[in-house]
Amino acid sequence: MIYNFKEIEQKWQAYWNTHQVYQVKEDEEKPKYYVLDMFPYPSGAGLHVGHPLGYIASDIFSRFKRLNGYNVLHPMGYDAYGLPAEQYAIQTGQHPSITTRKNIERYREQLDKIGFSFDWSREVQTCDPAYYRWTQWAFLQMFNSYYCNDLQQARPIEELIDAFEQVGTGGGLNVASGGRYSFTANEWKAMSRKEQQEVLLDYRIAYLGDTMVNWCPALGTVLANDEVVNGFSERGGHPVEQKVMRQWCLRVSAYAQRLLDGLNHIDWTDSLKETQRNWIGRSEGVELRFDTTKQTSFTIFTTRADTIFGVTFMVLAPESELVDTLTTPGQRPEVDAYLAATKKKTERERIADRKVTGVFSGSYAVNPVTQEEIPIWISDYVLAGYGTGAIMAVPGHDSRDYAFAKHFDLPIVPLIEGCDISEESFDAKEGKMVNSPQTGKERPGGLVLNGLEVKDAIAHTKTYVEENGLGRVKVNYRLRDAIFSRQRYWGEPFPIYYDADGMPQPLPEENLPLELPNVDKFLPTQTGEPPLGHSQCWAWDTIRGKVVENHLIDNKTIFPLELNTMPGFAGSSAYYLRYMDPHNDQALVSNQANHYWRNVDLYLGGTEHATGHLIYSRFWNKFLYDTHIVCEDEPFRKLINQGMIQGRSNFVYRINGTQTFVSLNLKSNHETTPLHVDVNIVSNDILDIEAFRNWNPEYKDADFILEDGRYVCGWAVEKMSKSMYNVVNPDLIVEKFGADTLRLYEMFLGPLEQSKPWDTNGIDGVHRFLKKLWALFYAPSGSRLSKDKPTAEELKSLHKLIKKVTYDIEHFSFNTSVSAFMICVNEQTSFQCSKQAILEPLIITLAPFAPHIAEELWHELGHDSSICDAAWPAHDEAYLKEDMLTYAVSFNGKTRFNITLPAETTNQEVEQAALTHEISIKWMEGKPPRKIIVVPGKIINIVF
RNA sequence: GCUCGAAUGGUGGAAUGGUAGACACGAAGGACUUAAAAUCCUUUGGCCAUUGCGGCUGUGCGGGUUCAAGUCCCGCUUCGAGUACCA
Repeated sequence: MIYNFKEIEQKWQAYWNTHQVYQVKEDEEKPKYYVLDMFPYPSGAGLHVGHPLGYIASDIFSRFKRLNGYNVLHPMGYDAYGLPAEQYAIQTGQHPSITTRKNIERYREQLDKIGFSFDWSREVQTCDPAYYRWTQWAFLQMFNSYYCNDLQQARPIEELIDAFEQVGTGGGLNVASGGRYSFTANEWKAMSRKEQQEVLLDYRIAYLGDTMVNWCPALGTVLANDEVVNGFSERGGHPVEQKVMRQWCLRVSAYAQRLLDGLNHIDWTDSLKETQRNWIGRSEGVELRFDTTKQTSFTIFTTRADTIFGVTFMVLAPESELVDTLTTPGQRPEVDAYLAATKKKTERERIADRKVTGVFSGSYAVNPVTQEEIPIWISDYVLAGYGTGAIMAVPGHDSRDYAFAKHFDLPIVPLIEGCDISEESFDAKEGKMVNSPQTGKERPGGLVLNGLEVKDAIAHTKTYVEENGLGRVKVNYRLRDAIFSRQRYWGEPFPIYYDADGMPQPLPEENLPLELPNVDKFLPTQTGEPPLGHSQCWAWDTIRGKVVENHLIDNKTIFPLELNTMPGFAGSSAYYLRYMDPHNDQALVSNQANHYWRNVDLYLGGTEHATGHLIYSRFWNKFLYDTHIVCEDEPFRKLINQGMIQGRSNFVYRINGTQTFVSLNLKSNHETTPLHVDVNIVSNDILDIEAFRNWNPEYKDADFILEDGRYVCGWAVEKMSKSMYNVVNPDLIVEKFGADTLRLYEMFLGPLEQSKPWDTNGIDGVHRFLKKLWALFYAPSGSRLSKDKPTAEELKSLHKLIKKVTYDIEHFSFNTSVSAFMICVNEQTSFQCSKQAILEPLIITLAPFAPHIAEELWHELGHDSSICDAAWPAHDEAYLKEDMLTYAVSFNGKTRFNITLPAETTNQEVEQAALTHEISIKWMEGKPPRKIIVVPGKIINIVF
């Protein structure tokens, strides 16, 4: 009997399906384990072999956990909202929902062929109203919450309103906000309803705020940085400007410290944690207040308070509100010209050309320590979004300030002993301080830093600043609030309407979901509104609690709805919670389901989400934790990043000006041009010449210069993409070798977390292994199973395997497990007798890797139920004991010979045996050894 | 620039500080076959010796710790990933 993988795989996939083998329910009797893959965006191109890598690994782990008695939740779904479907719709007019549905079907078909143990009854799709109802719901919770810094927790907005009514913003209120308001209780009460609403927006966790965006007036939309080239839109070439726009934002920054602290308690790789730490960008420093010659003062943030004596100018970001107040009439024209020029530049351009630009405001600030007057400049190297949008410039010890000072010929003062600042600034935080001035103008008990190490000088200055009321110690974070609006169609609508005052109002929860209306155009409207403006039914009737036609808007009971939609990360931020309880129409997740499944034990996905999805969903989860919707503070306990699968492109070499192609190793004799050739018509770098002639009509009459009768192609590792003809479709591999071979081979390719090119060259070896395994069960004539008792040797081979594979799966070292299987099957083959008692545990351990063949053989062994319900075998050390141990004997670390001794020989006896050996006696020449090291079963090192 | 990671045969890659190169691919030779495919066996880091069954050398480079280093420490080189006027 031959190994007919096609028949076997279809048979068992159908069996698993009809018996609902992978459906899982909460079961208090069993420990839970939650294994999650990052759900895919269903793109039009379908899956390539890179996608299943992580899915296979997580599937192996899930099946392993299940065999070990865990109740495993292993779901799958689709991140179905996204730009490609919308762009396709703009080009073709086809509605994104149609494209998306088609793509999902294709994905499902491809996934099904690989034999995953997903519980499809829990599938979620982010574009399904029953799903995004809870995305909208969570948004409303954020809208109705503020963040209390003292409690480090989100709280209901009503509590804040109460506080405003009692004490206003005074009374030690410590909450996260945009910091725009300060008022008393009476002032609050005196405000109009609209004013109060406006104030509250500055405190809500989901808020409407003014942020800087790339705005393209001609296209009527916000553009991402990469959609802007040299100040013009990539599509259409229309001018793009920097513009402040009112956008929905999430106050992620309020959670910065908790997001940072949480990293210490989760099992992620150090590099990923480091990436998030950098992204959050905590920096400790001080906020210093500077008075100015214009009767106002402003605050700057610095981590180098110790350099206060080296401040020779101040710089404001062009977008800073201070620019207007601090510009003198004389400098006004020059400043306005500068602002106009910077406004045209995108943030990307600013960074790209790095030319030093700036303009003097005309005003001066007063150094709070020395009372010196220092000029205030405006320059775009200072960012409005970080700190206070203003800095104290210390050209001696900051390279950016240095470049600016050199360009505008401003003074540069060195503050560290022996530093050379003639060519560049001295940025290092080390050395002894000098040059603390003694002008006589200092405050009493003046600040003198001379002689202190930088670190101590910083601490000293901090104390001085606080004691003298010049400012305060402050921690700043780089993490900014997430902009949550998109001027797109294909996303979740906001459950928000605008009242008669134009203020945003939440829809009642019971009216959710607010379904995405149908439109037939996907570009902005004539009046520049987002695509939802095309809908004729996009007004909210507050009486009936439903969507009605636009023309009925009366701003009394019928109001306009929000036209923006939510960004891609909205739907993916809490999907792992929905899998716990996917059909619940009363809650995002029931308490009972959430307390059972708690959080994700193992999360698999790519590193590309390190600063996006993985920050947002941690934030989202922490918010839900604060509001007692979920019981765990962190969503993903352990995270593994699978490496990227790159493409391995193949090349043919055309002799210039001809239709003749020369084989790789002969090409140096000719002038050639390398051309990409479809990797699917190349096998082990040998070109299928017939297939090549048929591949492209252009090559129909191609000639070849062969080596050894074959055409050898060149190769290179590149990104997997259509244009390089190196995309390998998993369906083709399944077709040719079967799903089990694909699964094993993807694991065998190398360490899971490492990026590696897809290279089909080794797949034969893995396929051969499965055939050998098959041959243990079946001779050409029929079954060859024997009920005989296994020998010690056979048992040892088996238990070595179980031990290794158990260890490897727990450590995600799947490539070496595959090798272990190969070794064991080779050994069992050489024993020439197929013992049932050996093969049964063997295929259970193989089942996570190659479930189809394992299931087939499991039934061949006489079992009626699925191998998924078997129990993972334990290895027995007793079988692994050696009778004889071989020692490598070395002199002074150099190996000389081996001796084999019974396993139970004591260390002393081993030493004696080594020393009495003929060669040792010669070597010693009467000298006694200084030291003898015996590593049992490994090595005896004799040191003279 | 900063942060993190990596570097081992022709190739993918193994190796709790303990005989480097497991396992697999490829290659070479052989068996079976009319032939091919499939299958099986042998060899395969380099150099030297192969009727002396062995010797030397070897994990990017230079040092160090250790009886013993691919592995630990210090200093480089190269490559990859992420991030970047963050004060």
